[in-house]
Amino acid sequence: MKARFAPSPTGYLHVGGARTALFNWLIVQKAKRSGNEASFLLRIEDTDTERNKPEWTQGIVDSLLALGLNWDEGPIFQSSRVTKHKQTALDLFDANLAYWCQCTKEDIENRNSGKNTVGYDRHCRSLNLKYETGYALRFKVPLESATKFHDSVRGDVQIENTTLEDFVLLKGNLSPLFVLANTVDDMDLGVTHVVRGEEHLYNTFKIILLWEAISKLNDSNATERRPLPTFAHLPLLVNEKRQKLSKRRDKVSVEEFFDMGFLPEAMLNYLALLGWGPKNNQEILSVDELIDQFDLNDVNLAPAFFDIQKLNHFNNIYIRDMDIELFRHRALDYLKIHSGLNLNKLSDTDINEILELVQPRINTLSEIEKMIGFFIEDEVAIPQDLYDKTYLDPTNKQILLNFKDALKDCEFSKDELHKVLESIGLSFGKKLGKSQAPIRLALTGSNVGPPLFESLMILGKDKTLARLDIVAKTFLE
RNA sequence: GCCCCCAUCGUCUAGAGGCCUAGGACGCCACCCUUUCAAGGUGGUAGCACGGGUUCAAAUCCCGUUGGGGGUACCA
Repeated sequence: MKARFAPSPTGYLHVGGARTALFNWLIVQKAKRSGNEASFLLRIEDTDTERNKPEWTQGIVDSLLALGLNWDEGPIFQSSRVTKHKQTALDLFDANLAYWCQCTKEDIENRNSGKNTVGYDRHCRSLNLKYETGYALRFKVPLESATKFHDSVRGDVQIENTTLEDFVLLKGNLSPLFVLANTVDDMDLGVTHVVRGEEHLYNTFKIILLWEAISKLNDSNATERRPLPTFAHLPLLVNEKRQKLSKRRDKVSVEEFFDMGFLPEAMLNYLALLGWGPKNNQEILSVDELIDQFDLNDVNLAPAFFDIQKLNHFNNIYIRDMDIELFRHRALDYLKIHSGLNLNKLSDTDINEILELVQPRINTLSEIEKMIGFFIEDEVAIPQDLYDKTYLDPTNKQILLNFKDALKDCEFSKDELHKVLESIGLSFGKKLGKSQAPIRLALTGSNVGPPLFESLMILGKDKTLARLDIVAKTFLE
């Protein structure tokens, strides 16, 4: 079997495309696992020269690789095959299965206006026109009977052929259009499984008719008479308004999610659960388990909303469960590119300890920066509202002052400081949870963050005292 | 308009006629734990769109209604 992912490089890889790629990839891996010959093909559909840009191709390739969706064949560029596309179209004309059309867009619109019809009216179908510059080649859709196929996720679908328009194969400049190029390539490249978004359902009827027509062309050529692939149309991914995710309207590129500090493995896992779920309801699945359990027949039919909150949850789990060494590596890589922190100011040991403290308390890698900034910055800024909330309470002031004094003589160790602060707090009737607040704020500029005493150890006695001093002085004003 | 597709908590889903008083997860709320936060624990919130059939029995099958989506390009 052979499945393919066939994006057009008109933008970043978006989450819907990534899921399509994933499902294709999964069925290929599954086939391989059960000992069948199977191949995953990457084909770049760059026939729309006006909208395609080479840099998008690179972005798509990078994103796929980051997700671990490696391919066995390709990337094949559709643009490299236009000669073949054209020739096939011309052959169809010779076989009287296609015709030249002189109608402009305006002609068609004019004829349709006032009437309740849309689309091409087969005006030139019976005109037997010879080619002239600017003419488009249209496919002669058979006007009798219906076209039907079995969709692996949707079951049997069909359409009356008369409701299909005579679609264009070659544009006026003779460049091939999607349906033609797609069909010819899937045929030539031996694609057996076409898994794509539901927006292509309607195209599939055209593709089937075209496939059959091309098959009839060269009856002597066995390679042209390939059986139709198995089709599967996945439910669309929609935004909160329940509309198809669009690159223009919605921020949905996987690259962007990586920039926001989401892990590819979390993304992959989450994507798999959009439109599909394993029988046992398990949500966190390894790639291996995914391959094992995934089945196109179990894919849902209704559109799915891409919920970043749930992605967040998945990301949190993947970060927490990550081997600490791997986490350090990934976090550092991320921070180097996406943060303004000067990590050189910290020793390697400190960085290691800090990241260990941070790992269990973040959802995305982007949260690290604001959580550890106080280790690096020379001075911490205390937001006014937090200052007021904390230090307008005289008890908190006193706790800070007492702690500062106690610090001078006591042993500067995690356990000792813990004991000291706890007893100071208790003398004011406050539990440690409460009494650490004024200290935390003075040292970190925030009321939340990594564990306090561990942080103090990394900060060191001098900085700790200095920061407490700064706040203490403000009490005198 | 026409064609096609779809319909279980707010969201993602489990559910293939009796196991459903509909299960899990995210979110939200409460409590517990706790060195703040996070994590964890316990409990709670909330759903089979509606109406007809079929059947001893329907979330599950059929029809209709309503609602949603996709397509309707010399884009892909």
